[in-house]
Amino acid sequence: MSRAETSRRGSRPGRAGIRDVAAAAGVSITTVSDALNGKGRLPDATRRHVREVADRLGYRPSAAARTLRTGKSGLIGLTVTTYGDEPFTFTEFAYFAEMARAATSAALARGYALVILPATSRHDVWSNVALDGTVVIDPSDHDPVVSELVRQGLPVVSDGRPAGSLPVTAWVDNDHEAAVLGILDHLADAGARRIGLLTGTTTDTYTHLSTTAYLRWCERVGQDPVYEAYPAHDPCAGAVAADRLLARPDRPDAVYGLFDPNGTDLLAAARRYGLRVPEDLLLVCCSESTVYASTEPPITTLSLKPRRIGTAVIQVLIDAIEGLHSDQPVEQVIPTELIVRTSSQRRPPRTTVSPPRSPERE
Amino acid sequence: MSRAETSRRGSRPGRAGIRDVAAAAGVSITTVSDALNGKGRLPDATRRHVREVADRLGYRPSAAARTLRTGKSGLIGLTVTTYGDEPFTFTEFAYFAEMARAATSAALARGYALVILPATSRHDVWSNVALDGTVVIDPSDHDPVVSELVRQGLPVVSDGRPAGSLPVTAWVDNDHEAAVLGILDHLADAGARRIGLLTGTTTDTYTHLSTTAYLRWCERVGQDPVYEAYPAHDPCAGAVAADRLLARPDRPDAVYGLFDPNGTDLLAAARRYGLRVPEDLLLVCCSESTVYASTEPPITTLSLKPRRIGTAVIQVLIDAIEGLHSDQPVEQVIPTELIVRTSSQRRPPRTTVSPPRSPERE
DNA sequence: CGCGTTGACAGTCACGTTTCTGCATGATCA
DNA sequence: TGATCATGCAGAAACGTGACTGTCAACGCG
Repeated sequence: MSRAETSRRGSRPGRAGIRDVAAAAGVSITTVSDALNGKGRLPDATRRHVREVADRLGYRPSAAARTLRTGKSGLIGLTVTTYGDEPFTFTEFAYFAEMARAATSAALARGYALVILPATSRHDVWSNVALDGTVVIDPSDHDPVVSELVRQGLPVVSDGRPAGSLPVTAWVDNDHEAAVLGILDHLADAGARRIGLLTGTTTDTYTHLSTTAYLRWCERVGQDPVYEAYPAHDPCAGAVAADRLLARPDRPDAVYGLFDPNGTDLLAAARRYGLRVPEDLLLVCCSESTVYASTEPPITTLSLKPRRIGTAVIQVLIDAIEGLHSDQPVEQVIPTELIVRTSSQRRPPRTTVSPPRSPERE
Repeated sequence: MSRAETSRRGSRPGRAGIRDVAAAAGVSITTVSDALNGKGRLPDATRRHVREVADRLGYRPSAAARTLRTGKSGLIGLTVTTYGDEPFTFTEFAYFAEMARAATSAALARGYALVILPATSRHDVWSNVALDGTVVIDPSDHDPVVSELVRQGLPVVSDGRPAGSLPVTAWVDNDHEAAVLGILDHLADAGARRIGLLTGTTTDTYTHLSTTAYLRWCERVGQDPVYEAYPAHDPCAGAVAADRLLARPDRPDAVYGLFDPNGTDLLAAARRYGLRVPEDLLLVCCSESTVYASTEPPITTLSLKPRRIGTAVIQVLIDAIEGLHSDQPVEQVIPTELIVRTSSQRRPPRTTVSPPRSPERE
């Protein structure tokens, strides 16, 4: 009787606790826990009986209590560096969306869920959620949040090489230098004499590595660098920079744009100056968007394979969380893919009538 | 001595508990809790002292313990209906991204964080995370997850009118019927004689309401409906459907596309058939993407205002969680915005040279 | 001077699990 | 037949926090 009273005192009458299940099944709490978690040594009959009673009562174990007891929450933080007030970065939006999607999927398959946690958030929100580990996208030089997390002993895996001496557990990234060099060679092969670059003013490693690779390539082949840099988080500045690049007296006859919207911006600017693509201007931009398959003309894009990156990041992180000695290296490089379309080929492949675009799956 | 031993037994040596703070500050656990949470009656001197000691030890209260004790986790689930294996829906991608971004921001401002939880996920993942409430984007007819959550007493707010008798706590949506009617009138005003529709085969309320509004409009003005429906989650099917729509013998002279990629698909199809936009074909599509500002020609789009919706959904949900009697109605309608560009105007506004696009901020 | 009041803290229980230890009971074996 | 052992389960101790209750001194007041 006092037992029933005790169990009734619990938080919500709607939620049944493990005690209620134990009482209803006529067994002890231990037996219920063991039966539901597949532990201990119980005959199958008892196991089935307990499970059935639990189902009948609609019993759901309290995640908070389990987390408190086991120290594992099954939650992984997902952080993106922010540039303005918004918690996500504006640019590379399709990239982020794809990457987050793959990461969510991969985490889910291993029983984890993702928590969106902007880097700018106040400390109290960060400490208010129990995390088993964190994914950081493009961390800035000396991210205080990352240091704090590492100091607490949490595994942190970053998408993108950490700048400076950021003490992340592991990272996954593309070989951005090789990608840029590949594109420049591709454009040169297509007949480009002077290749321009549309780049960013931010200090992240992606922008930095890509730009220096471009500069070194220029030096090697003896071309004067022709580039415009703009704050990548401002969608308006990109259009202006594209226009400026094509308005220069030393106008390039080929351009590579580092950011997603650069393709349409450059295309619009080319039209304004009466430049035909690809006859007068070769175009490539880094993007995950499928719209470039059906622009006029279709634009060659560099895919950073965000799905592979998102998946890899999660696998490495969960391996670290669960203490598995992964045979994967803690620094993983994912290859990029150049999707060649009309905009970077002087001789259009077959016909100017583009067929309905293909699925373009991974 | 046994005290020190006890406190040392705690999980990780790196993490200090409230006991360690109490011991180091020479006060009791109660005093530490009260001092840090601003409760009880303590002199400011003690409060400051405790806070300082806590900072020095790098004390972070355990989120799990706090959640267990208070029953509040500060976590909000974010669910999207899924069509394939992937946890997000492919279509309306920019919409989802913007909406999620605004929701994250709004939740953060009130001290909550968002957990990404696909509707298809197994039950165990759902019950493994302690949620204070859930946001559901475009729930399907009889979503079992939603019913389960409501049965547990959790507040559930949906983005989009719930279909059928889904027992959500509240919902936020656009007036899709009014939006479609407005677009059709807009196109008719621009001189359209036969307006076609590119719609989806899915059963969500957005597709349903929009399509019936179109059919009723056709009936009212005495036009034969001309539409193609395709599975909206398939990016390839959209291009095919756009092509089929323009290949019909009763080819429309204006088209409204319900989904984000329809604009570029229709534009590509129009080029294949030698149709000039807007002279031979008027075009409008529903999209949040800024690429339509710099296509050739720029395409008129309908914005569903995902930022306003995401913010509203979170506000309503958190009000419900915290038991605030919101003076807002539990059913909130957010107005849409038609961004008129060249593709839906028979007389181009001023010049065919489009200036760099404007920020287009909310 | 005695009594109620108030400030400033300390002790202790409870949140709902998991898990370690331990006690019966029947089976096995020397 | 008595000692050993595996089996099936119960009890109770944590996990770290928040909140209630209790204690002790100082103080004002009749």
